[in-house]
Amino acid sequence: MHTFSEENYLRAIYRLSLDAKAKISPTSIAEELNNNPASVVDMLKKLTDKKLISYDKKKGAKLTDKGTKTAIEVVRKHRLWEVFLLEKLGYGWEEIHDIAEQLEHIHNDELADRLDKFLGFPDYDPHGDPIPKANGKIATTYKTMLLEVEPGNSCQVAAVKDTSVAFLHYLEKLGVGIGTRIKIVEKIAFDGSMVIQVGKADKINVSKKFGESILVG
Amino acid sequence: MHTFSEENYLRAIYRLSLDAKAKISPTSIAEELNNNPASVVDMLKKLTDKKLISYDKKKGAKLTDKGTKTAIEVVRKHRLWEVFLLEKLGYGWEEIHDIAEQLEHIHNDELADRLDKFLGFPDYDPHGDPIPKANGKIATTYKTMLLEVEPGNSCQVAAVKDTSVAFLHYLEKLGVGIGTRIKIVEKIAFDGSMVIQVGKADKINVSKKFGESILVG
DNA sequence: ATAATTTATTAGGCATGCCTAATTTTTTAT
DNA sequence: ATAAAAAATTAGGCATGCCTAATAAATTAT
Repeated sequence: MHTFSEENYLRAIYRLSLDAKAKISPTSIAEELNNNPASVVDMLKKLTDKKLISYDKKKGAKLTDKGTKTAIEVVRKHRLWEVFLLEKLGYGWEEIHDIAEQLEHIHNDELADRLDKFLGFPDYDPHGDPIPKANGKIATTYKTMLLEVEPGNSCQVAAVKDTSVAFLHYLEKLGVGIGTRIKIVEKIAFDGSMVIQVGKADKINVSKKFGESILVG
Repeated sequence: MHTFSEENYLRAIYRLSLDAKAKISPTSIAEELNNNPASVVDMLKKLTDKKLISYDKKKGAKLTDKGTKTAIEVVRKHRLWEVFLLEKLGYGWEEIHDIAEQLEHIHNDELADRLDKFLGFPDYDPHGDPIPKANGKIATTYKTMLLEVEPGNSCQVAAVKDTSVAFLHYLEKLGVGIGTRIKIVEKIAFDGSMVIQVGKADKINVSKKFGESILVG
């Protein structure tokens, strides 16, 4: 059994607060963390007492300014460590998350800033997510066509330009939606098609039109 | 209040097993960790159950092979991270220990080896302690006269050659013993004396003879 | 050898964070 | 609007690791 720190909960709530207009309920947090709603309710009380969140059955959980600050610091550390693990230690894209999940909880006032400097102040992590800056500001995710992503890189679907039923059905079949991660394996020069990998599924070939219809960030 | 993991205990026992022929008692471990002997007794039971140590009131605690392996891995990670913090992130000598104490518990099979490679397979950490190799082997600490240490570096007293009562009394007054860390602040060329700092005490000037009488490693 | 001191151990409790199994509340479907 | 389903909460417990206070055992000093 895993045991979660306050920071884990704050980060989970932060994540949920981005995706959705949906209210952040004990159940949704429990799903995010893979634990029990009853445990979540316990923790929501503690976080409320510490003024890190506000919670109301109707409105769900919301980070206070203090809670947001902490959550963003954790996210900042997480993403910086991911860059470190990939670029400096040579880990693969898929291995870094779990390690960064541990590293994000290392406490030291200067650590994030020193790491940031050491890594050359990267703006995005290897998953394409923006790295919060020292002042807490988070860059708006820069959106490009999937087509423009270089082979070897990964990205996250931010928007879909072609809203035809046929296309959306196709995406659904592939398991692609907003937020889905796509890795560009190869680009085929002669027809502009590309070989991509959706999550951990098999590699597939998609057309140039496909690459132009998806915005990634 | 701090709470200690198994790894913390194993590392403490490992440390104690190096210094001393003295038996490793609950009290000595509690002093090492700054906690309560009663807590230590609790944990010794658990570690014994897991076959990480053997414990006997008479003989004290001893690491089993399994326990030694774990302890050495933790030490390896600790010292590698110290090198990283000092060399790559530019932390000062005195700041790295506490952070490395957190980093040493990050778990990932390849982490130590990747970090080791990234750092160029260093043999010693910034405190002069040898970094255990991937196979668990630990270099015998290379001993030199204190006199030969370059200004700016720190070292740890490994042996004392002059055993005269006068000298030992002098060392005692300075708080210098086996294991004491000394930082060389400056060397005075004309008479071979040196300015040193013992732990966090004030800087003091010691003679050339002093520098020749202490072996550091 | 006995007394005094120090060390080790046990007993009993506290806090944290988890769980399952009720129970209550809210939402959804008929 | 009522019944059924889903979600939130509470109650009661477990495990971990810590503590203090009391007791037992071992060491040291007289």
